[in-house]
Amino acid sequence: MLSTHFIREHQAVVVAGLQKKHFPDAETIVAKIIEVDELRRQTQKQRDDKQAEANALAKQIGLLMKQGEKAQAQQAKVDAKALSDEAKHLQEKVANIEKDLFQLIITLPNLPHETVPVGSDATDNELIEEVGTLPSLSAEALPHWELITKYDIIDFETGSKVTGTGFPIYKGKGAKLQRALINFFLDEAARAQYTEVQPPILINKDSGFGTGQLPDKDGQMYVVTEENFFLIPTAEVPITNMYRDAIIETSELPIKCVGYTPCFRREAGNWGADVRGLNRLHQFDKVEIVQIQHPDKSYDTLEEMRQHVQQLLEKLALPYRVLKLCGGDLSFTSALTYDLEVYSAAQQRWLEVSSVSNFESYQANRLKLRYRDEKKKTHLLHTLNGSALALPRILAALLENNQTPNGIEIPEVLHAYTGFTRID
RNA sequence: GGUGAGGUGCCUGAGAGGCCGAAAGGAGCGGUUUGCUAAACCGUCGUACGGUUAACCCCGUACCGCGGGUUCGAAUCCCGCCCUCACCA
Repeated sequence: MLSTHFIREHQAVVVAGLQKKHFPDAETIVAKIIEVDELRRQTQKQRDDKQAEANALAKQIGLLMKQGEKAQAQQAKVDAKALSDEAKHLQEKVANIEKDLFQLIITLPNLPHETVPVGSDATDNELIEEVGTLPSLSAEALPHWELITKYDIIDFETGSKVTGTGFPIYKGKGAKLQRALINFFLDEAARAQYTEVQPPILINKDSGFGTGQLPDKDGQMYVVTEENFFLIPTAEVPITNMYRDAIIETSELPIKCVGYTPCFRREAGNWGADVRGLNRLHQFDKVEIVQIQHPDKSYDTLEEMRQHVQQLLEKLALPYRVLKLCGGDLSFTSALTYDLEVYSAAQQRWLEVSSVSNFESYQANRLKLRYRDEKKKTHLLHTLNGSALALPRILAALLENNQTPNGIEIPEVLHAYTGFTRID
């Protein structure tokens, strides 16, 4: 979330940023926040002063008692009681105002970086680069949802019997290929100095809030009601939350973690066109890279992370393009996001396989994740993450683009991981 | 799930209604000194919000797992919850 300080001091910048993100009524809400914050400070001052009086008198009473001035002490007690009641009343007022202020502030999304293109939806995203040549397939080429049945490597129907729609079962070479991709992605991240972690895949409310899934995307997560846990929609949540409420020494930056986890998404309301086969699932596998970085360096880090993901796609020989999301398409918490899309030849469309984002201090402020500068003052850090990579659509593209009359050719980098070179 | 012990600053750990934002030691940081690695000594050493300030300083308030309560006054007493450890199941 945005910090009150920042909103107070950069009102115009905040309003402009929110408008670029197509946030409605930006001006009104920001004005309201500043007004409530003003009230909060006033009331806190009153509370603090009153409490200071009460504390001073309480100290007096202690001394009077020691000196045996019982009568005086009794009188002071009556006065102290009145002061402390007033302070308590003011404290309640402060608490309520803070609650109001908090409710207002968490409705605000992050501000877009200055280089984010203006625009309202995906059609306004800026094409940064396009790499590789689009394969031309024969007329008999099949989409992946037919290939998986033909070679019996992914079974949606049995998965639907076991759980429900969108929970496929990977079998035989299909399962091995999944495992190969995961290991390949993890090994590549390790080479890039990421520390591998295996986090829990259930998280609590505080973690959901920390990275911004709660309360914004409440309905998109599966809930374990008995324990009040949520199934993670991405490893970003548990990994970033490892550093909730922490002050990191500058010498330890950047923190780089990678984790493989299954991801769970209800996708409520997202089940429209173009979601056949592996294009949209309720459970899928993903390798996620996360970095925590000094604010001065976070945009260099963002580029570095993007390069890391691009290099994975190149090693897999998949044609892809990079988009910089426009204001209207940017997620709630992100300041700048690159989407990487792989071309699926049989579907003749681009599939999003990775999102690499800089959240600047938006998550860090919720997480209370800070560093100390040379003067020992604390400041918020920047958090970043990216999929490196999400499996299903990579798999879809691999199957479709690499199909031949003799079967599906496995990219060379994976041979050592799969133990086979072709699915037939 | 049950019983017992416990949760205090970066770490170890004392404090058991006012003298406590909190002893002591260690680590860290700054300095002095001794002809190396190292040791000794001195100083410093939490966070958040608010006030004040150009800034530093300074001042106020809150925080001893979390949330309530008792009291003029709570790390300390009471209640609820969470977590850790040990044993039992």
